[in-house]
Amino acid sequence: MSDDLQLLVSFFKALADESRLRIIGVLAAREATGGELAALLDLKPPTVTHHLAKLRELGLVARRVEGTTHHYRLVPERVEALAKQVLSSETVAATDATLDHDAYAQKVLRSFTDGETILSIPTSRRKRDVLLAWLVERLPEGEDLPELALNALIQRHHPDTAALRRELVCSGFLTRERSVYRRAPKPTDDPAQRG
Amino acid sequence: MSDDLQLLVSFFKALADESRLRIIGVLAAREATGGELAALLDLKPPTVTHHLAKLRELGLVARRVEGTTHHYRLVPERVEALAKQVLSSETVAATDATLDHDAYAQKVLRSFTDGETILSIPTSRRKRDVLLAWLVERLPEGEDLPELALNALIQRHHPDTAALRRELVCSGFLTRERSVYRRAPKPTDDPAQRG
DNA sequence: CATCTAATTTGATATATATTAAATTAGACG
DNA sequence: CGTCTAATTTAATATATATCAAATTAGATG
Repeated sequence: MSDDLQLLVSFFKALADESRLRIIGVLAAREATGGELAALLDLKPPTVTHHLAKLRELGLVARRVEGTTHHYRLVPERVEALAKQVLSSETVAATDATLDHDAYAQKVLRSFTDGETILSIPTSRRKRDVLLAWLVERLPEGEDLPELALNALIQRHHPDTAALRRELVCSGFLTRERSVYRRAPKPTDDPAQRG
Repeated sequence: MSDDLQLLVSFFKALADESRLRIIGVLAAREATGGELAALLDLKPPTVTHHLAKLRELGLVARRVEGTTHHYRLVPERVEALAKQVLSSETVAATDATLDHDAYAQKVLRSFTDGETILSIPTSRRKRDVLLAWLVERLPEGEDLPELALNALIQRHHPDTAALRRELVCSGFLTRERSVYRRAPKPTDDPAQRG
């Protein structure tokens, strides 16, 4: 997992607890000792220690020790810095390094091919499209392909040449003019474009 | 718990999970179906459903059903609205309705008085101060108090008048000039002021 | 209608963590 | 030093929830 994503998760986890939010609420107004927080929030001291440890881990809260008494205060700069960082990441994306945009296609191809030949043709439109996109990549680009030549090429991957040829045209991967076939130009990488 | 605080907790909980953040990461770029998300994030469909349900609960994600296929998309307005609301509350305060700022004092007083008489005098400086503040409230304000009169008043609450009188002066609750005592003006409500 | 697919629901399991009692640490004070 | 206090650490428990297999639902398709 990316460090960025990890930080995001930690930040949200730190704030995803009622007791900790209430502690922050108190500390936003003023410094307080552990005992005060316990009394104010009606929690036992160990509970307060536990939560303060989590908040200190992220640097959201700082401690000043004075004898046996520990004074806690919010670190507003840190809160603000994290909040800012989070807002910039949030909608934009933990996306980048984290995921493989072709994972779905790869998964489909692993199920329906052995890398070279087609084991079976998926019934599902979505999966079939993945397979056809894979197949068309194995045909020469920019060449006129008479039906017999095309059949021979498809035959290398699957015996049912007629069905696959029809599907390739139907789904827009091939064009046909006067019984001569040709690879269609790719529209876009965005799968949302093909319905 | 206040609704405001409850919403805050829900919001942070919704985002305090790696899988959900990654889902949001994908949906920030484009719409996706459940199966795609499962393949992209390497999770099983039930897991994806589970997380999407949580995100939809808060309105962060919306669903469009098309046959047996469910398309999910982020609701950026909702994300932004919540983020804005959260930032305004965050440092400022879940404080208000949630806590009783006198809780600590009340707790101390319940332990060391029966409401009128002092059961015992706390050794702890902090607690003793709470008790002395309570005691001084029971003395007349703006009056000169000769030592004997003061003793009589203190006597109503505890027999050890000498000790309490000394503490009241020492902690600044009373002033003494030429053996005549008087309530000191309150400095501030902030307990941090007295140390 | 039988079948296939996408998604959800259900049920089970495992992990995380909030809470607190009990024990421990460490400073203050006489 | 012994005691008192504030806080922490430890250990135990309870609750929440992330995950996924199995069963179920509902639409599409032949």
